[in-house]
Amino acid sequence: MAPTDMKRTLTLRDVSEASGVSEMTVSRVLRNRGDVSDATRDKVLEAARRLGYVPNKIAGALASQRVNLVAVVVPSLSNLVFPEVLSGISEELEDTGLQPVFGVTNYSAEKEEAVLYEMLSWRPSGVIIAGLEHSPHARAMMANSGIPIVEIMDVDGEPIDSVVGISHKRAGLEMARAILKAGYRKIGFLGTKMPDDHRARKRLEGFEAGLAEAGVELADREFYSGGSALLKGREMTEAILKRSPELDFLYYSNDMIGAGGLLFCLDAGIDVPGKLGLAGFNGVDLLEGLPRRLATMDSCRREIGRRAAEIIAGHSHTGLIGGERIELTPTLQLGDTIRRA
Amino acid sequence: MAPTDMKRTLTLRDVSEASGVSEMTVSRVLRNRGDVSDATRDKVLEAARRLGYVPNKIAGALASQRVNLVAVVVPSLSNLVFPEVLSGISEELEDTGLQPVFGVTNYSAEKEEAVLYEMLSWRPSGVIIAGLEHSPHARAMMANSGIPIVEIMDVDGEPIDSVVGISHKRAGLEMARAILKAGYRKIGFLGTKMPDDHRARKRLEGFEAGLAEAGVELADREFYSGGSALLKGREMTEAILKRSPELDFLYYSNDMIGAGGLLFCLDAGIDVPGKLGLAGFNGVDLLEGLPRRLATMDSCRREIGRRAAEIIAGHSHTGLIGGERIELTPTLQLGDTIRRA
DNA sequence: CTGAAAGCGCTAACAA
DNA sequence: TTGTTAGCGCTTTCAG
Repeated sequence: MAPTDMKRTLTLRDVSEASGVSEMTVSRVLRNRGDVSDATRDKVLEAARRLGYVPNKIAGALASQRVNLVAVVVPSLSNLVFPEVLSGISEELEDTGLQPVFGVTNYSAEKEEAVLYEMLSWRPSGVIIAGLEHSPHARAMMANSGIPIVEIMDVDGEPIDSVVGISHKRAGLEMARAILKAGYRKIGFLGTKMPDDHRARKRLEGFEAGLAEAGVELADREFYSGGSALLKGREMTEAILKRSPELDFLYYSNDMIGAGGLLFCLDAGIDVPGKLGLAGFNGVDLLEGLPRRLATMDSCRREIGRRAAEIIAGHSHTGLIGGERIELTPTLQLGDTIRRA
Repeated sequence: MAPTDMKRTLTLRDVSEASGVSEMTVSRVLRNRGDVSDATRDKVLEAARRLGYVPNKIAGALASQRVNLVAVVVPSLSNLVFPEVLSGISEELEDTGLQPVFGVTNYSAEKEEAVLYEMLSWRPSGVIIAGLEHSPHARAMMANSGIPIVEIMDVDGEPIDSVVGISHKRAGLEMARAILKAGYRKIGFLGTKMPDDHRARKRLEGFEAGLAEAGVELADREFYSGGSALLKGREMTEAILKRSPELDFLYYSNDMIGAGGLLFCLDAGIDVPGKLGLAGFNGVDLLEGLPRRLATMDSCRREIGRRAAEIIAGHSHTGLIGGERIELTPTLQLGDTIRRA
């Protein structure tokens, strides 16, 4: 192919020439804006289709100062929880003309800053970001961006603008109360190493506060990081029970390690929930296939995604900016691993 | 706040004025391009930081005709498999200056077209897209885009440009051989309803071809759609065994339903792998925590993501375009659910 | 209903 | 090493 044959990407002008209609009118047709006669419209659409024209949003965005993108920043995709949030967002954005763009931080504040900077430089219509904890620089970028910011998952803290989530402190607290009410007293905690995971930390704080109401203290704790959660759950459970055989309840910071623990207990022939109670957190569908239903608390992920997207979509219509605060209430599911009264 | 106080987003010009350096030089500093004296560089960086300037990539992209985005199109995020592919891509792209942008199609060809159109209109540096099956329009858009296209996961078909994946036909075939070699003969298949999932379909085709080599036919089959995979695996296994109690092997189209089947069999006291063998597909980490290791075949997801990203990154350096074909070889893991010789 | 002119904020190419 | 001049491809605005 000679250099002169090089395929140049098509522009409005090409469609204009091919259809004999001015660029301006072609633009109007392609965007369904303003009144255009059916005759010209057909000419234009035919030409555009025939040429295989794909508009250049970069130029469009620059000229119109409008970008139909919503930046979505989450710590991880392997956590199972976040893909569900993203689904909720996609669903809600479906017919708004807005498009989500996902960024992943790997629970690193530094990476979060980088991802935010990158995304904000595309001037999106809004930002949805997990958590309320951000570096000062990240906060400043968002606060100064002039676009709606929705922090999600967690409401325990100071939002920059809007926030949609649940109170993890309260979730921990209520789980503690339910466990105490069922008569358990020697309680152990198993979870991720916390520095990274603020929500798990807050649940633990709330949990300990709940125990304290009854003068109970956490009897033991075990932490992990990395690896297959199910397997880790097994191993940690074995370890903590070996170290503290007197425990009568294990509270896990998420359902996957809880499920691993449950499988271990069943294998080991431990009487669940009679001699040992178990509970996790998140309410993931996955649990449904296990031999028993693990006690858990629904984290309202999908709903959180939907509501956050709704806020952004709303702003993009009205142009108004002003923080909303939406706190959802997780529901406790006792399942088969907490004694019933 | 009076309208005149409205925060206008900052431009290069603002930094230029604040630092007393020309726009052009400011631009150079901010992009680390060309030679700039340390003195001016410091002045510029200081001013940019002080003002909180965030560059406008839209304008930059339009002017330079370069966009550091890679469009990544996958059918789903809840499949567990795709998040891993995405991780591989992100990882590989990390230090290339390229940024992945994810789009989800929900296994719908129509949605795929829409997502592609949307993404191509941002003129990305490349496209990574799952599967080889696309609508004619989608194929045309990609073929005419003038950017590198990498189709991933599957190599059984005609790629548009480059392709990185495994042969699902061969994967099914080899699993069939391994099962036959272990002495199983009454074999059932359990999987998703196929119209949407071409790779599962190809595995089944290969599987049946493998059985046919030994004159064996599939004895029964069971399909599902939607719902918790683990639970579905349980239910389908119960159903197929009730209908065809003579079966001595169950081949699942993915590990999650296979795991559900395994849990069912253990609960039901079925002798696995003695009386009944089981196998899945994907090689997900998750399996590690189960009471037994399910036989499976690694689908090389992370590696696929990495290699695909590598191709795009390579093109973006060299500017060359030319299809590569990379076929990876999945490894069979017999686990604990296929009899050993 | 249609068209012409003037940028959007940045960078390529060249000049100093 | 730094600055100047033209656009990138589209949309806004205003005139027909």
